[in-house]
Amino acid sequence: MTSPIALRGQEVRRRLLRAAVELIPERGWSAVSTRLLAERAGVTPGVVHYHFSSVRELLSQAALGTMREMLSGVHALFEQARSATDAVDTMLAALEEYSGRDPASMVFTETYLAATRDDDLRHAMTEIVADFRRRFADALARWRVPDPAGTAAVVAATIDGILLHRGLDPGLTAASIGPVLRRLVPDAKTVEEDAG
Amino acid sequence: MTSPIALRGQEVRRRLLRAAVELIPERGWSAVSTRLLAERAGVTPGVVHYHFSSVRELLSQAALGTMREMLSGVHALFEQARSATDAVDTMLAALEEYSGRDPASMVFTETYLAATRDDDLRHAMTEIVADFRRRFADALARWRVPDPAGTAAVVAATIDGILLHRGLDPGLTAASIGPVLRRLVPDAKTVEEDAG
DNA sequence: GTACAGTTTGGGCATTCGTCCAAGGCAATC
DNA sequence: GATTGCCTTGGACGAATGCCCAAACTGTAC
Repeated sequence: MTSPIALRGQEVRRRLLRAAVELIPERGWSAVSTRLLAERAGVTPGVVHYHFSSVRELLSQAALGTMREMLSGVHALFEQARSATDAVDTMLAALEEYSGRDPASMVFTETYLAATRDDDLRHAMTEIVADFRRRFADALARWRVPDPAGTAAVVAATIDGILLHRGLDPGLTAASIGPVLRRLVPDAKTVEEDAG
Repeated sequence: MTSPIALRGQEVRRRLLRAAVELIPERGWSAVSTRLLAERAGVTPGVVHYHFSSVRELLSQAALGTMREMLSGVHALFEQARSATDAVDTMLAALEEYSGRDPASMVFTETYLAATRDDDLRHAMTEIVADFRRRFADALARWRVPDPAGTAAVVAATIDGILLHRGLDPGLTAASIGPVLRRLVPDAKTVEEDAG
């Protein structure tokens, strides 16, 4: 089961998943093909359907894996934050690494759309997003932010929206949206310093 | 130029554009094909490349047209609103008509993604979104909302994000997000009534 | 050595893709 | 009638699609 050649198979499997994560943003979910994946992973086309039952299956596993991985990093940020505004700031700082046109952020949006056409994918993704919102809401509740569930839902949606818009307008930086977003999490003494 | 047969040509052209708006959400941007468009529009495949130079061109024109049309409706709402919260409420009410899995809202997201892979499309779309944000920011400035440009940017992104998430969670209604979103546009006397 | 399980190869299958084009249809002008 | 312009037809082209499979390969166990 852990024979050297079985291990090499696992490695090829991983390479295919990585190729999928690269190609989904590059070409668009429905334009990622068997041969494209094989070429990017450095294998022959036949091997794709050996490791995965279908291209659809490969794309779903790749996308869900990346999303879970990325969000688990964000979860860690919640635990360390000392206040609601601190949490939002930290999250904005983390968000700064994504341009809206990079693989990571585009995989999210592509998967949202693919999920509307694939029941299995939608259910898996619903769970991931719900889990994220639940954790975020719990953190907000700890800091006595009013309506934590609603706030978490809006902030989560805003983050994805920002990524979407940033692809068109790179000027949408944390610095420009931070002051506005902080209004969503009214701390005891949140000061408005905006220009106006 | 306005001969009966030329008019019928225009009508076919319109039908093709409408078919594109339907199929982009149904199949995904990169999976809309010549024959699919022709069938949905009730014409032969050949006619597609008579009216449009390419499928890409047809999809772009269809998507940009719908977006301009929808946003012009929202622009009208700004003019009638009597306060910032009023504007947000009206916009939320309008947003309520879109489930996140209907053609109209999905065309937006699909086009955002397609725009990252098509320079012409991206430039056209950048202009549309910038125009929307500019009008919105102007309205917010009139009502003395602090940082109108930043607020408009965030609200615009949030709207798209809400649509994206609503496809997964239909419980994301105006009623549940309204109170939170209103925090973004601090009127003189905005009252927090959230449960907590 | 032989047997074996896991992996890879390379080509084959029917189907679909975007685009093009010669031929035909139709209504108005001469 | 013939001619002109716009639109439509139906089929063709090479290329790409997802999926499949017999055969070859690779390293381990006997």
